[in-house]
Amino acid sequence: MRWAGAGVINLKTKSGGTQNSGDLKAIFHAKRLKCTPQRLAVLKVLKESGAYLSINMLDKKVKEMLPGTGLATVYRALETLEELGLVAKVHLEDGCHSYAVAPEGHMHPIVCTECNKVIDFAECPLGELSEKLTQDTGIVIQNHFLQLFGKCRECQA
Amino acid sequence: MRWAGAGVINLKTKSGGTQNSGDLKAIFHAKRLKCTPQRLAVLKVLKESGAYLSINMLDKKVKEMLPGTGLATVYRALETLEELGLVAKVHLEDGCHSYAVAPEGHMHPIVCTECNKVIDFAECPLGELSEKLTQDTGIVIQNHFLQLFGKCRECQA
DNA sequence: CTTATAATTGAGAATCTTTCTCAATTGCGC
DNA sequence: GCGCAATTGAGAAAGATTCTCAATTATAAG
Ligand SMILES: [Zn+2]
Ligand SMILES: [Zn+2]
Ligand SMILES: [Zn+2]
Ligand SMILES: [Zn+2]
Repeated sequence: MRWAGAGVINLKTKSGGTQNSGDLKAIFHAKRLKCTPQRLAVLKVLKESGAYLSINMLDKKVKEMLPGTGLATVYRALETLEELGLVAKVHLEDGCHSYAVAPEGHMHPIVCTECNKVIDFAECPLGELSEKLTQDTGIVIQNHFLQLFGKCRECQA
Repeated sequence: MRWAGAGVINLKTKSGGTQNSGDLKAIFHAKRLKCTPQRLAVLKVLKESGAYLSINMLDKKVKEMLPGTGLATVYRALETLEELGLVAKVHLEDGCHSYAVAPEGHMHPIVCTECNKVIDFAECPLGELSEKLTQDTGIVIQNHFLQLFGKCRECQA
């Protein structure tokens, strides 16, 4: 787990994606996975949406982009893309989970409770705290999960 | 949402529960809910375990404590207990969720990835950060979800 | 550009998980 | 104790996820 640099809040929306298809191909091939249109479609739908999407919404949108794609394939694509670190689960307050494009580097999402938009922020406050906890208590912190919920500017009207 | 006091790390295991049955009755009655043996059993199982438990494990243990209890009732009891703030969802790394006794006050769990034990800590680093985010970006932070994963001392042998 | 091969896919079945329905029961205020 | 609304158990129903397997396809090699 990489820690973000010092104090500057670093907000980043994901719409302006940086990977080109060549990068993606390399990422797949590095793990001997095929770069299939179905997998690319799932990722593209998430990128274009800029928000978190439930499996069913994803299935719907993927079928629009690539008719014939099966639901099971959407599940399998998400599993693969998550392993590759390209998408991330978003746990919602009601206990369900959805998916969003994974941020680059160590970031945590701010999820808009109105429009479902996902904005990442980089100031992770947990590096120092984790070390302190380990020193003080002997518990070895291996990982953490953090999400913020709120209202984006557009949704405050 | 209440913020924890200043910098002291405040660890607390939940095994030594502080509510007596009178307190509990009052909590239920304040919302016109019945204090039923099934609901108490679900809570007791969680308290005695001191760890997070999946629905199925809960169902199994509740049936041992109170034979005849139905699975649907376990689901309903968890829903109720969560509304009352007595139990809390724990999101696991694989995307599933389980339940644990809710901590008192504003705390976040450290979940042991070996033995499933849940230890709460009180130094929430997010109050200040949330305000800063709101000031700097205009996004109103309403809530957050934080969990740490690690290895407890016993499990490091 | 073929060809061989292993990975992937679609469709539906199978399996879980969660919610509903409804008659019977039960906690609780009086 | 009585009355009644809240709760429960059991099973059905609905939803979510995983499996199976034959057909397809991306890829590397030639
Ligand atoms: Zn919004
Ligand atoms: Zn972090
Ligand atoms: Zn442990
Ligand atoms: Zn907090």
